[in-house]
Amino acid sequence: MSSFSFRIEKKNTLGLGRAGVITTPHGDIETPAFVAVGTKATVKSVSTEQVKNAGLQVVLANTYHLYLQPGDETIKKAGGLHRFMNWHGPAMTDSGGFQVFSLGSAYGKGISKVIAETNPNFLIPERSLESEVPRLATVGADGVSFRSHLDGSLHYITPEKSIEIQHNIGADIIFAFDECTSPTESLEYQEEALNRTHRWAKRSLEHHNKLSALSSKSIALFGIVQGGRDERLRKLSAKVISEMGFDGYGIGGSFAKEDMSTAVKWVNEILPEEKPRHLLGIGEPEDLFEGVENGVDLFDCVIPTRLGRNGTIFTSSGKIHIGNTQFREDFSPIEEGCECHTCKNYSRSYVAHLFHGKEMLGGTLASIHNLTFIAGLVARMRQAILDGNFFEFKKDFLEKYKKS
RNA sequence: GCGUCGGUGGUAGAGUGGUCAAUUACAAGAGACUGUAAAUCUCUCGCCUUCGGGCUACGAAGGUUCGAAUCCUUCCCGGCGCA
Repeated sequence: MSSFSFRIEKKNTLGLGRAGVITTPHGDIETPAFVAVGTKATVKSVSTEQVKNAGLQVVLANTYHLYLQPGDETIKKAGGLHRFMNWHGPAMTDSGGFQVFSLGSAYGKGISKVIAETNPNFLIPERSLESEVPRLATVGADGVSFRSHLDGSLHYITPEKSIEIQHNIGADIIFAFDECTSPTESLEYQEEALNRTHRWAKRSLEHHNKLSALSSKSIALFGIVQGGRDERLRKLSAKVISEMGFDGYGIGGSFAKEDMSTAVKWVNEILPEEKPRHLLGIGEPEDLFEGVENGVDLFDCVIPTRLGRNGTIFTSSGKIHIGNTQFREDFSPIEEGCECHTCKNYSRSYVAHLFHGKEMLGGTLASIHNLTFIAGLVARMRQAILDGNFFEFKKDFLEKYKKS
C-alpha cells in the first residue's frame, strides 16, 4: 500500500554508518544523500534542471515560507509542489519547526544552527543578549504565534496546521512540527520544550494519519528528535519518538560544533535501524562525515547555495573566497577535474569577475559547483561504505581538505 | 587678456576658523554564513605604532591667527562667460 520504503544495502563494520535506498512515489534516493534546500520552492538561483544535473536526488521546501507565500492552497491548486516547481524527483518539506527557533529565540541575536565552541557566552543561559529586537515567533502550549516577516500579519501554527499545510504542498516526505530550541536555553527549558515537541509529534502523527486516510496520495512522515545538548534528554527523545511509529526520523536542534556527532550517536543508537534518519540542517564536509559515520542517511543544508551566493566555494583543498585578489587572473577552473557545469565551462577568473560585477550568474555558477561538490562528497561516502573503505576515504579527504 | 566659479583621500562628493586623518557613497582588501528574515552581513581602507599615540596631509608657496581643508596674497591647473 505505502509506496515509501527504506532498505539497507551495506553497513560499516565500525560505527553506525550504512548505505541504503529510500523509495518514494517520485523515485529512489540512494543514501547517504544530501538534500538540496529549496525553501520557497526554489533552490536559490539554480533551476531544477541544474539541481538535477548537479547530482541532487531530493529537494526540501519549507512549510512556513510557502504557507505565507504563495500559500499552500495555491500550490495545491497547481497540482502540488512537484508540478509547481518543476521538480519531479523526491521532495520533502520541513514543518516550520526551525522557524520557531530562527524567528523566535534566535531572532536578531546572531545565533544559528551550529555555534562555535569558542563562544561560551552562547552556552550560558540568560547571558545571551536580551535583544531589543522583538521576536517574530512565540511558543505557546498549543502551537506557535508567528509574525510574518513579509507583511507583519499574525499567524498561529499548530501541529495540525503544519501537517495540513504540508499535505496541501504534497511532498513525498514531511516532518512533524517541532520546536528547535536555542542552545542558550536552560536545561529546565530544554526539557519543557522537549515534552512539548513530543506532544506535538503525537498530534502531528495523528493528524497525518487522518489526512492520509482521506487521500489517495502517499506521504511519509518523519518524527523529530530534540533534546539540546543533554544526553538524558536526547536519549529520552529518541526513545519516545521511536515508539510513536514514524516512517523515519529527523534529528534536530542547534549544536555546539564539537557536540554534534556525540548527540547524533546517542540518538542513532536508539532509533530503529530499519528506518531512515535525517540530520536536519547540517552540511559542512567535516560534519557530513561525522553524521554518516554515526548512522545518518539524509542531510539537508543551505550551505552550498548560501555560501555560493556569497562567494565562498568548496574545493577538495578547502573553501576559497572567489572574490579574493589571487583569483582575478586565475584562468583555471574552480576545481581541476570537477565535472560540474561551472568547472567544465568557466574559469575562476570569470566567476570572480561576475562577483566583482555583482552579476547574478556568479551566484548561480558558484551554487552549482557547491551543490555538485557536497552532493558528490556524500555520494562518495556512500560508495566508500559499499566498498568497505569509508574510514580511509574520510581520512584521505579530510587530510587534503583541512590542509589549507 | 579680463571676469567668474572651482581645485579635498583610488573615484564621486560633504565639510568652509578649533569637536578633521576629514561625513557619506562607490571602488578596493579581508572575513563570516550549517532544517534560508540572507544574491546578505561584519571589519579594514594616508604612513608608522610597544595601540597610549606619533608623523605627513585637503593644487603649490607664503602669510594672518593661540589654532587653517576652512581667512588673505601670489602662482599653477580646470570649467564657464566676454573679448
